[in-house]
Amino acid sequence: MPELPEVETIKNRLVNLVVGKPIVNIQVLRDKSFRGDPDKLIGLQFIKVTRRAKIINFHLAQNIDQSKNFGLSNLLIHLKMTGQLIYVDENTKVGGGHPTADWVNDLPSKHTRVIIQFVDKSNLFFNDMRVFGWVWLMDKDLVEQEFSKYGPDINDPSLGLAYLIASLKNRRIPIKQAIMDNKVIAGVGNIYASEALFVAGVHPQRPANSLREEEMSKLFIAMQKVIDRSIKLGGTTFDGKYVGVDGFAGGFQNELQVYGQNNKQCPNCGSLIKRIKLGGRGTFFCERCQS
DNA sequence: AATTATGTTGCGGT
DNA sequence: AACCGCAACATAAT
Repeated sequence: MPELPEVETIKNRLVNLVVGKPIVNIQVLRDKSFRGDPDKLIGLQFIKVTRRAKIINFHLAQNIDQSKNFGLSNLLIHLKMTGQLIYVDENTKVGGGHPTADWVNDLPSKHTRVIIQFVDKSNLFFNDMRVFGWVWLMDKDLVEQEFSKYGPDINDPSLGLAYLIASLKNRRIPIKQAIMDNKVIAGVGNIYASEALFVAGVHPQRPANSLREEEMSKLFIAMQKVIDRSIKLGGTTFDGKYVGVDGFAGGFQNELQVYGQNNKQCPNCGSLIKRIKLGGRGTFFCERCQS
């Protein structure tokens, strides 16, 4: 479910909640959701939480007890389509009557796949309805191998327009599919691809290598802008699927211009937003504003 | 009741 | 290489 802004939001909040707390227990309620030996996490603690592409990277401190040091350095979590990470502190129940967050007090739910319990009795719940996501305990080499599959993050400050142009010069697939290809750039999913193409005024079906440099530049800036704005608002929530670590919704859904807006008026010109299927994914755009 | 949709990615085939 | 379609799985909506 989440794209870069949602994962970034979760990561930023988790840093302050889980770092420095020894793990006292871990429950794996669905085997497929956990890769590696969960018991080897017990006694360890996270020293840092970062994000790469749509993956959250929990950096582990080495176990002081050498006999229990297995060289496992990182716990990676990919939320895929429906993953959630919900942090519940025993003392401070969250929600407080808020309609989108009360369910947090009733975890684990039937979609909870993994529970990490910390020394202070707080719990991190990994919920994942469709079970595409994973929690993966691994060593440094595997981390590198995993991340090497991705192109640079769209919000990487060192990423430049020249890279994007070079990577797409031989690609004839529709530009929307191209910017959603993680090997080209990482972090842009179905929502933000539609939104950025609208902002840039580029039709989603244009062959990637048919964009003029100016169009490519507009699109590049639009992607960064849309992603940045969504991070500021805590991501996009609808149908309650994506939520923050406290169970609350994000705010970018209120600023969506085309995604999910089919048959509504284009905020720009008033004509009706169209919806097509592109590469198997719902795609929203304005025929008049995007060419 | 069957079909279709869903915010992701990986695979196997052309 | 690039591209395409489908697969993993669960549920809600038409």
